[in-house]
Amino acid sequence: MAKGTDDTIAVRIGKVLADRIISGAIEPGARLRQDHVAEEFNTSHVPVREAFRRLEAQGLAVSEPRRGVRVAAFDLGEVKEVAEMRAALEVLALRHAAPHLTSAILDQAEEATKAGDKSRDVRSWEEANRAFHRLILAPCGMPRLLATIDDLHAASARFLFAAWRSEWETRTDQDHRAILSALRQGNTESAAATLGRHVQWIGRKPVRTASGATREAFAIVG
Amino acid sequence: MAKGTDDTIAVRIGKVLADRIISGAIEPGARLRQDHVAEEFNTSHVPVREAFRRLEAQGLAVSEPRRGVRVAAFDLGEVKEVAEMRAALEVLALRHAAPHLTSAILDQAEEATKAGDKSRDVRSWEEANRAFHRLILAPCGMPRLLATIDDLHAASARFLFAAWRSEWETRTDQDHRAILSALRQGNTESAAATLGRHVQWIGRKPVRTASGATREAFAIVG
DNA sequence: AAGGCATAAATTATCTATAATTTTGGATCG
DNA sequence: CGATCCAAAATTATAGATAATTTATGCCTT
Repeated sequence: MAKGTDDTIAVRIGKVLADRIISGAIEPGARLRQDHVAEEFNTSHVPVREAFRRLEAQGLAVSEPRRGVRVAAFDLGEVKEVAEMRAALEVLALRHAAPHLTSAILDQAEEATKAGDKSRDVRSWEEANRAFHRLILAPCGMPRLLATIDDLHAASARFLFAAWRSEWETRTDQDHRAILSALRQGNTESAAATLGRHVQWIGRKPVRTASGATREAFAIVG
Repeated sequence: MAKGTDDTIAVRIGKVLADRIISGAIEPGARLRQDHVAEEFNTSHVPVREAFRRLEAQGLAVSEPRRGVRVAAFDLGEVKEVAEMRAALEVLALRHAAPHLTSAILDQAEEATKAGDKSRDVRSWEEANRAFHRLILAPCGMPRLLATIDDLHAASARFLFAAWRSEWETRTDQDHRAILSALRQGNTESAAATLGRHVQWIGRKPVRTASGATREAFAIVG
């Protein structure tokens, strides 16, 4: 995988921080102090500030003027919101991508599904899942739409990791298979309908809180 | 209108530049040189760069590392793309907003429609149109969705100004009225369907190019 | 509590280095 | 002899580092 060694320091910092926020390595609400980050990356704070702006735009951080920036919090409402946005936009993308889907692409997507089914941890499952969605949507050729969907996927992954950080039991994705089979038959509408339902399926799971009690955690699983 | 005197210089610069790009005061493809902007606003280049990052996220500027940033270009494809995204997302927002719409809000929306019908120039028409959409969608209570829609509105306005910069003939918006009447009757589905069609209506108009020839210009008019 | 001082952190300014673009001088070819 | 192309230097612009300033905040005193 290209490590992007040629892009700017600000971009590099942004990617690393995004990954940490998504994976849950930094907690929601945690403060991001610019000179701490600057020190860690052996830079000044100037590129750090630019990275913060990018995170802000992705919805991963929130900044209050003169008071610093903190990792964005999220609640069940936002999980639902992201799920519905993904449903609306991914269905749109799929409708435009469908005419350009080749069997080669669909085969790759099937591989991604299989990889997901074999995953023993959330991280690799998420990676495979994202690959599946990207493969079938990319041929729509709508860059702005794809960029927005990507940001929503990042948010989804965040919710997922928050709920399933430690334990993850293998699950086989029937929806992905149904979508692929509909696409192979040229039944775009059926594929779109299934996709729309698929990304709105919200998994719930009890997790132990810091105080020892258990609460329900929610995440988009698709 | 709140001038936002308390937000950071970077934010202020970002707003001014965004307005210029949207209004067409700066041409698509034009380079944005950081120290020129810095000089104009009597600041250093640091807040300017942060403003650039914000513009980039909004899709109003594109930046190549070490080569500077330029105003984003756009073509008919992007006009269509934005129209379809707006249709998908505004319909979603309306479905959630509908249960929370009060007659007071609908009256305000009707006022906005009237103001639009009376507008003698694109700028004030656009303002009224945006107010209408925002009024009926805001009660959905989905901040991320609304923020995304806002960015798409900015893009729409850009297309509109590019095509209708000089001449603008008064037009009465039947769609807005149909949407309002459906909403007043509690017929959300009909309102949503009309809204979906409404924002995908793309106006076309011949404009004179720099070389003297005429070409077709396209814009979302809704 | 209310107010003021001290500390810490964010924002912006100034300065430096490095990369990119333009210009210019020369050489080669028609 | 003129034009064109290439190369190297000079200019310009971006990116980043360091320094200064402003703003918020916590603590202490009254």
